[in-house]
Amino acid sequence: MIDLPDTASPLYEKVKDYILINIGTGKWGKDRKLPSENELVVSLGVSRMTVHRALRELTAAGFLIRLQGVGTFIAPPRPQSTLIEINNIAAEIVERGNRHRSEVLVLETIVPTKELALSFEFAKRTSVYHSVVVNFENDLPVQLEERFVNPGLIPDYDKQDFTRTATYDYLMQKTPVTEVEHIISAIPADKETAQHLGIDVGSCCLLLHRRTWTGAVVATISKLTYAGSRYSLGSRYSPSRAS
Amino acid sequence: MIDLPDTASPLYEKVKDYILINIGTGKWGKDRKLPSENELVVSLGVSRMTVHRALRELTAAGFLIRLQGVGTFIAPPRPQSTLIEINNIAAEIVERGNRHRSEVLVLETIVPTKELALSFEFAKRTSVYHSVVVNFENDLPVQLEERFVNPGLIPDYDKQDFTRTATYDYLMQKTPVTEVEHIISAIPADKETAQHLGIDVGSCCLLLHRRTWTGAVVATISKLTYAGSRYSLGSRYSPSRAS
DNA sequence: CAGTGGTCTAGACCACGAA
DNA sequence: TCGTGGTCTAGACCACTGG
Repeated sequence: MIDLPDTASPLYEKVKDYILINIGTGKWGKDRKLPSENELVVSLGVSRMTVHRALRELTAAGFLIRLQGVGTFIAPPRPQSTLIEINNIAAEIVERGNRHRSEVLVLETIVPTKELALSFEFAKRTSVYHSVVVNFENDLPVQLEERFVNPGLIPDYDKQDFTRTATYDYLMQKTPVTEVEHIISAIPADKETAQHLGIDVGSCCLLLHRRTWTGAVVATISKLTYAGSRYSLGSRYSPSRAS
Repeated sequence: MIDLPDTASPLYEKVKDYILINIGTGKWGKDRKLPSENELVVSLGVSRMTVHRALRELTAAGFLIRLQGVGTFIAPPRPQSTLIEINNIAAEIVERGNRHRSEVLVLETIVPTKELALSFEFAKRTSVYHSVVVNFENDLPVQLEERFVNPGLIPDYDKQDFTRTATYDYLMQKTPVTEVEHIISAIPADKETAQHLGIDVGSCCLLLHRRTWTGAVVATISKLTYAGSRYSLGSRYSPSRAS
């Protein structure tokens, strides 16, 4: 019998979170098949209607695929959506026909500052992964990428070779993103940023601050700095009636 | 007792159809209030869970608004979506509990430059409306707003008093937006911008360039400049996996 | 207080797919 | 045939709103 968190949210939301986290941590392994509704009823101690609602909503949201008479499976990786893709810089660069290269400046495990722990919505100061990477487009540095990563959801982040795989790709592969927050601002480059991006101190940069969630859990916190003169963020989309 | 169609679809789908049709034909008239769940249970002869599911799904799809303890209502025409609303600066300011004020610097009709005509995808150099407005939050200038407006879609734009109505509101009221393009960059303030925003020349600004379409026709082109130190653009949303 | 929507359960029947 | 997901019911308790 598995315990669900004792929060105020409805049971079916807890079940959804439980499932999302277990998708993220790879619990349902190689064939990506979930336990049946009846098994979840027993192991979670909730009624089948509740399990069913959780599974139905995750299916509607695209995380699962269900086949009557067969079972429930984790959906294949994510098609990108408007706001997400502004962040897969490696893919963007390649798509423009240019050459992409990364340089890893930092890749470590740290104990977060109080403020950072707060951003992660951690109760305790659990340690997190920390990386700093510079992304180049044709040998011109365009983006400075600092990330803090929740090791509970994305294990072994510190053991990857991010000159070969983009951080973005590793993260996407490891855990599904259910929510994204972006804050965009314009700031002058400080000395360190200027040095890494090869621009003058004080020149304009775009700062994209971003948090991603898997269920109710913060998965990553990223600070992406773009050389203002070399980069803009674009998006085009059709507003739909559905929220 | 009302009869639902005798098709193969699930009951809750029939209930949804029944409700949608009655929204369309205006059956729930001027206050746009639907019967309660229990009333529908009686009049349709189905269980409350089934009625509830139909109502919940229509709510998720944006057709209904439900208030616990109050009732179920037909949703107002066009709910705003994430990317749109980052532009309704007047509403944002008021929502934060601050005072909003606009100053109209320019409101005129011009013949577009070749480049501008190209952005509008005009074949000929049809004249367009042009406005420049400064938006204040508590008497502090936060946004410089330059717009070019297609007079074919938004008539009499040049005759409005934009110290009373926000440009955004007038545009939204006049034409539905079917597509939006955003390009965000960071630039140093030029002399004129610096003066209008009350900042130093060369200090960092966020530049949001935006085009909106109504069908295949470009409706507006806007250039929104934010004082970098006073403003950031934020968004939070749940990616739907639907492409 | 009564009425609303929000959630949850236990149990039932069905359609489908694989062995 | 058996296990899967899909639907539906009757009844219950809760939180919230309004008078």
